[in-house]
Amino acid sequence: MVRPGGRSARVQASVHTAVRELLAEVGRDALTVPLVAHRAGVTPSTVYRRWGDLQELLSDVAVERLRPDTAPEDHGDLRSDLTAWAEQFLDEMASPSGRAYIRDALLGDPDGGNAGQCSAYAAEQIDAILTRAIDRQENTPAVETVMDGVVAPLMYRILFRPAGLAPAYARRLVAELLDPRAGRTA
Amino acid sequence: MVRPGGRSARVQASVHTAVRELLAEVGRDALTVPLVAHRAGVTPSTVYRRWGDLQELLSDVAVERLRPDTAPEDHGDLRSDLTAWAEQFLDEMASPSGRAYIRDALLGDPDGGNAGQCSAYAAEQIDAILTRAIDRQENTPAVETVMDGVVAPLMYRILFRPAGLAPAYARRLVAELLDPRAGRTA
DNA sequence: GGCTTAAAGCAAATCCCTTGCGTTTGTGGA
DNA sequence: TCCACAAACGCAAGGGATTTGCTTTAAGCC
Repeated sequence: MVRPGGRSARVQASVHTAVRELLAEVGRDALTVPLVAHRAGVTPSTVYRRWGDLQELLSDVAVERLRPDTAPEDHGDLRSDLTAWAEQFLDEMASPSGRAYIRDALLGDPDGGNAGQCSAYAAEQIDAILTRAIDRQENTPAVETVMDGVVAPLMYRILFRPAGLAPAYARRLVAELLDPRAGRTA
Repeated sequence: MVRPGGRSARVQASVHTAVRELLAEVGRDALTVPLVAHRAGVTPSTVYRRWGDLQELLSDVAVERLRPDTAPEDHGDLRSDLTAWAEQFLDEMASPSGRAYIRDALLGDPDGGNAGQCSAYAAEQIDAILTRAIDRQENTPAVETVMDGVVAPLMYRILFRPAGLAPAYARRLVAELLDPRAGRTA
């Protein structure tokens, strides 16, 4: 049990910042628990007891890092909002560090709790955009439809085929979602 | 450089089988490089020099394990073929061991070469199905369309929201791919 | 068959991870 | 306010994993 205030909170904060600083300074490969602990002014055993593992610690930090810190911008209509959001999402997530954070988040717990949190972040952002569209009386898809049609393909490419991902791909996914037509034939 | 035949190949094979056997016997958590090396009749330093890391070794094994060993079944028409393939894909990949293999494959190399291989396997299977459909004069989508509309959403759910994944989801994705219509509204 | 070199074996040194035990520090009750 | 309890941390030792220089083996090539 992590006590809300006092020493526990201080330790958690200093360890998290130590991880972020060292990730930038020495890179992921050179990162070790003793290194993080020393930078945080803590003993390694403390880190091992609280997080159990370097991977879980990294997963923890990654989830915090992937939390969007701002509401999606309002561009006046659904298509513009979704397109802008998808392009920014792709831009942030497809970078080497973005991919590293995603992979770390995926690894934390085997049942995918941390990864589920990241998915929930994206769903929240989408939901905010769709709610605005409904308020504007626009024809609006469901959140799940956007997740399937835009977020999932973007994430799939980011994780499995990161080479040659252009913002145009995000735009195209949004366009095909909003303008349904017969599937492109081979 | 891995020499094609002879001792190198023997070492690679025995290490791979040792990993698969021990994964089944002791589980992933108890798996260590010295353990694998001993089972394979090899010294740990050999494993470290060839693979560098337990994670890369697991990624290597995972890619081999995820390679489909058979062509997709022929059910007579595109919809049946795609539905059957998607259901089987979901069934295999969503299991705990399937998810573990996918995650291992994702972790191997930071630039995603191993993960790209897995994606290529899926694309090959899809392509075989679509080629048959074209031969039958059916109206056939492009491989990329199927990857975006079926494979990516399935993989996204498997990785980020593994709870409550039913075969019906795979069926629905195929149906929506083949019967385009206005997006479900919220 | 002998030569060259990539790859594996060996062993020692280092470092990481684990764990038992004592100490510190929040938290809740008298 | 003070006291008692429990959670979390520090310390230190032990076991095991990882690294590395050197030697030895065996494919591949004349």
